[in-house]
Amino acid sequence: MAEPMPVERQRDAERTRTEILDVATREFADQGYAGARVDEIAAKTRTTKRMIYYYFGGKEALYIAVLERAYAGIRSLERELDVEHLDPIEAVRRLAELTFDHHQSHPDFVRLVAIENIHHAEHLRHSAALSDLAEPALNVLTRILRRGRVAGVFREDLDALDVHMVISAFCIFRTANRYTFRAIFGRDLLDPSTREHQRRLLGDLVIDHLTATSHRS
Amino acid sequence: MAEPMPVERQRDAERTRTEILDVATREFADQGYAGARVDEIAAKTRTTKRMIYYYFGGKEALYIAVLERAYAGIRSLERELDVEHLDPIEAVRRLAELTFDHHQSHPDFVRLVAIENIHHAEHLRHSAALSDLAEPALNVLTRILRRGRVAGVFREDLDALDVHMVISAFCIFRTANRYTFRAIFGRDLLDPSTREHQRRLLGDLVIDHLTATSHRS
Amino acid sequence: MAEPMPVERQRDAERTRTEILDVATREFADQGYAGARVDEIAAKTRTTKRMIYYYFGGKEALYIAVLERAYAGIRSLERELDVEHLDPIEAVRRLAELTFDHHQSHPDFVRLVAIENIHHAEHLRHSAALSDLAEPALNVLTRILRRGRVAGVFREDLDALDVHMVISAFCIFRTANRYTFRAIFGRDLLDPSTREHQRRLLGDLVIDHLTATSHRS
Amino acid sequence: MAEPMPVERQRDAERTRTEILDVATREFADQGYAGARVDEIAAKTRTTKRMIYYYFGGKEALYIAVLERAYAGIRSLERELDVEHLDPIEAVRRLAELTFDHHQSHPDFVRLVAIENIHHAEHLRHSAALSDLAEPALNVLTRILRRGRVAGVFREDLDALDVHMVISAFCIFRTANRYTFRAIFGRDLLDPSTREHQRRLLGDLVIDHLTATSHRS
DNA sequence: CATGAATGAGTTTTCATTCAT
DNA sequence: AATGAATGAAAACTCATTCAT
Repeated sequence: MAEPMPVERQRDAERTRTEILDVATREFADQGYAGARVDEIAAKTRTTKRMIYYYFGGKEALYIAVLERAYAGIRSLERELDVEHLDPIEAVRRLAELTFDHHQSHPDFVRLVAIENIHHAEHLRHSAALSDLAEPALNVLTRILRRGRVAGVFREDLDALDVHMVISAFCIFRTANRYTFRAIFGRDLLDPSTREHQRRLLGDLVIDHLTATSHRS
Repeated sequence: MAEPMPVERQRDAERTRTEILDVATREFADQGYAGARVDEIAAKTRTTKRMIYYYFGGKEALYIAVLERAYAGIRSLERELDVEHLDPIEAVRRLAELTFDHHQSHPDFVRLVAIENIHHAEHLRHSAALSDLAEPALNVLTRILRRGRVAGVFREDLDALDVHMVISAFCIFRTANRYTFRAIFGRDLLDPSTREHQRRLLGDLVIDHLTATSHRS
Repeated sequence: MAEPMPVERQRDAERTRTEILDVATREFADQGYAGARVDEIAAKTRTTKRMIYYYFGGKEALYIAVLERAYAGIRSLERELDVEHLDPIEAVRRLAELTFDHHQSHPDFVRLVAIENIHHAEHLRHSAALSDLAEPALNVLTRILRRGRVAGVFREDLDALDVHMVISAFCIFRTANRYTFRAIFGRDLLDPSTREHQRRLLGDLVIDHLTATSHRS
Repeated sequence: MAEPMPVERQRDAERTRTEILDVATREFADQGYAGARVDEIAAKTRTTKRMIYYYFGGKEALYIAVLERAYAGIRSLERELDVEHLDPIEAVRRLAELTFDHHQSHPDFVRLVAIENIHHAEHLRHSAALSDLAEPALNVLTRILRRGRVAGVFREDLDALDVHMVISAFCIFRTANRYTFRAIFGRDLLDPSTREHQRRLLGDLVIDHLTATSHRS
């Protein structure tokens, strides 16, 4: 008569998995792949090191799982963005701010990207779950630029990927280079008091370029 | 029986030191601090592992020496820059291109900066040899911006550090995020064929912003 | 609501037990006792690892069950052998061929014997189910040799166990040392094309010895 | 003035290496590859586990080194054998006894061969140091058989590799199957009191076959 | 009878560093 | 100034077994 409760158990399992991923994300983002310790990750969890191997198979597999989940966040964000109803200039600013806000609130993601680059993006390259990351990001931007050109407010010679790169570079720099920047210039790029200024700076920077008509040397 | 020739010896010692630093720079830049192996560095040298300890004291001290030498390069570069005779717009473009060219030709430096950020810049912060990095970079830019404002070609509300950050973000991104960018978008940011386009893009981006007058939302 | 059908169930249980034994036989024979993995055995079964513990109790108990079943095969074979009606020479050849054919068609048995020897036959020694293995094998041979001596075709100084050992050594070697022999001499002892030749070789070898009269050094 | 003593040091290193090999041979022969423990091997040595990795690189590499040294013994033995001056029958007996004596006094070698077969001889196959094992063993035997045929004392239809196999099978069986044989038949094949009997039995067995002329069924 | 989750104890391997000469 | 041998501590990983349902 006793009712089996597989749901409960499975939910626990899922919770355990998620908890491991959460802790591992923090550790990898904070120490790098080689610097992170499986023991340390386990210790910060309610389970044991053995569970990491049970659920993920090993350190590298765990790192990949962390990476995939981190990228899943920004991809879904880009997919949900709706700027078709805005005028091109506003749309571009909104898109830039979306990236700005995401990276602002997901420093671990930015740091993981930096770490992944140290490893020549070998995990990203081989992850089936991480193909098609380009599409959502570029589609929206391409459409906005076209609308802007048609409306005569944007320059003709624009490349969507260039624009995307400028936005990314700006947003990633704040987090990825926060510490050296602060050590050298004494300014914390993530200081809340300058956040709005920077957010506007990014939008201005991009729009000034898209709408510029002269000064070509 | 002949007295040892100290000059010769010293020269050899210096050469060994330099060789170790060269190899270590490559290894740290390529594998990160935790990922680099003292054994591996020694193996790629004509001397032995023992020499690393002899000359530098340990892995961390070696890493700091690598970092200090890498930063020395860009500092001396900035000091030698002479743009006082150029008009403000040209001067800004020249400054941006200087950074662009340096980072282009010193990918190891850029990667070391990324790695140092993963470690919260703790080595940079504590290195006496690496204080005063801010001054040369900012002094020049500050003077240019002032000249531009006085001449009426630049906006009034500009902050030199903001401008510096934009230039840095752009130049660092190309190298630091090369691999993930290529994995996702299929474009190699360091491809020689697009180098000139990007160099110009950076200059345009900055100048468009400095000279923009409208579009503020 | 219906009563569970015990017969059906038992049949299923028996089938599960047999399936586990089959898989375990292959795994132990192929990897050795220490090399075999309970996880792997379970994975190659339609049931789960838990069932192995349920049915057998543990890895060692499973191994013993495998061993006992494997030996059961050869014992029953020897019991069914009927060579009383053959002349002694033919009877010996038939007996040798029986072993030859059995070992040929039961490589797992031969490998398990090799593995059991690595473990000093401790399981065989302690298994109640595996006592009395000697009797059937030796009884038949002893009677044949006696008949041969009485008939004047076999030498007087023969020991049944010596003869048995020679037959075993030959038959076991083909399977047990197949891989090193092939690696060194390039000949696969289990190649079907040489099977008949070897079968005859074994018979000749034994009979030549049993009937030899001279050449004693 | 202090004289460097690299010879001393090197000798110590060689001694350490040899000691590790000795202990490892015993352990692998006794427990199998998977069953042997690196910790245990180290513990039975005057050095530490770390040294095993320093000298050999890992468990598998150590096993291969053990295997190569064990095979080196029998190869050099076969090379030194000189039976050209003996008549064919005596020469064959001498050859058989050489194998008999070697396997008698090197049970670890025989057990390693059994273990290597469990692993499908993958290490033997890939070891460059262990190619050309066939040649010395077969050359001698081939020449003896030819001389015997020419002299009219050996049969015409003999294959050297068949004869070698019979000798090997007999000699290996005594050690490799010692434990199961004793468990089943109560006779220790390595009991010193039966050694001479078995040695003669092997010689007789082979010679009876080589010189037999009838009984072909 | 059946099962997915969990785990302690052990096993291999790695790495920066130091010793003895 | 130089070096091959050595090493302790820690890190990754594995495996048979048991728990809770």
